[in-house]
Amino acid sequence: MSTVIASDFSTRDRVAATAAPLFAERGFTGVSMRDIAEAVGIKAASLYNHYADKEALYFAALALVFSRRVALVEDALKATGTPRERLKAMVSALVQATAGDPVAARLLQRELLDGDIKRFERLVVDVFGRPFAHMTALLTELAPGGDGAQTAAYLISLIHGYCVFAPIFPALDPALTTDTSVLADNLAEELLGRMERPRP
Amino acid sequence: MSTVIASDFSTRDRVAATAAPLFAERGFTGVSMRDIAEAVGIKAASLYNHYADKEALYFAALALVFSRRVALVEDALKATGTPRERLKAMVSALVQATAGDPVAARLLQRELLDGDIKRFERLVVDVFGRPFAHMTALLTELAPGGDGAQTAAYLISLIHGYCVFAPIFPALDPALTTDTSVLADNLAEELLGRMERPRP
DNA sequence: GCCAGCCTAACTAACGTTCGTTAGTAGGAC
DNA sequence: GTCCTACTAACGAACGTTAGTTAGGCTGGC
Repeated sequence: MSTVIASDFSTRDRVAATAAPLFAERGFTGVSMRDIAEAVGIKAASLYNHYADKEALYFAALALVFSRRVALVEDALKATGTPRERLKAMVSALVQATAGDPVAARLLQRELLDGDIKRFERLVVDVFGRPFAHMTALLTELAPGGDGAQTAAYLISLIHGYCVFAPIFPALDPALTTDTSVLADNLAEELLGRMERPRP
Repeated sequence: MSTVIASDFSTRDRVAATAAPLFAERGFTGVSMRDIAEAVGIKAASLYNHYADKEALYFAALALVFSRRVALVEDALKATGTPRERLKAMVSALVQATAGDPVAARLLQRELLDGDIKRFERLVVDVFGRPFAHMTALLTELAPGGDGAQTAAYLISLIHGYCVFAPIFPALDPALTTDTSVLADNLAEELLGRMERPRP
């Protein structure tokens, strides 16, 4: 079937794009169809002209946001230069993709909490599989002795975890950095320092 | 009929203890008073004999779970021995408190996502402030040149992030460890290695 | 004149919560 | 021992509200 009409296309996407930050902020059950409709500027019933039900709308929002995020990271992984430069570019892109896109980060977080794990695994493999493999390859290349995949997993965990905790860190210690570029620099330096001194 | 006696003051606590894993699993809006009541074995209306409203019940569940978690970490921080042993004990306790108590980890995560940040900051300072200060002190003692608080923040972020991602890591790479004791060992070794070779 | 896309209106189900009531229990006064 | 009272914690029924969803009618560009 050929895709039909352009005008249909645009409202449909506008609905998903409008819904995404709402879902990110309040979660699936925390956002009503009426909330979304109001934000878009139409009535709730009209949403059903574009999506079969609330779940379909939710998945469309997820897909939209995650594909944007993946594109960002993939671009950075294509960077060329010295290994040092490539690693720094990758870490910054990852930090940027997490800290700079709170909607994506929160949706990911919520899916990790709420989602049916089997269904979500599929999404993760499809969407995050390739960037993860690229990261693993780069890290393995830089430190042939180490476990690139494991390091990548730690890296992702740390960045994501830090961005989640970021809002409350100042309350624990005002000196803690909330500047994400500092975070990126610290992590890149740390990784480089570790790799230049391979451990037994 | 001696069962009646036990119910007198314990029902209130039983309600909070039963509700906690439900809130952890499905979130505040995802759990109804009827769900909780059914899990406890009473009717929804009866819950109001013990808690003013749903929010009060939710806070009671939070307090119950978090206090348990803090006690665990605080105990480990009292450990004595060589600095090396104390650091390992601390890291394991932190990993254990996160990976071994998914209810606490998920509730924390949900509060970070959903909660009113001002209100939550208060809770964090009251509940997590002391263990965090102890961790900072230990890390500063072990590496006088470094920033103990920043390292503690990274450590907490990594552990929490890893435990959140743990269910889906195997889908990305089957070799990734989901064994939390391995995680604890890796982190402790990494920190020790870094501290024994102070960076410029 | 067609039809996609919006609308109003309505539906059922579920929500948190309140109400009046009831069974069981503990403690005095007689 | 037996009333009387006060209290607790459970209950079923119902409240008003909001949820997701559906049916059917209006409108404007093709």
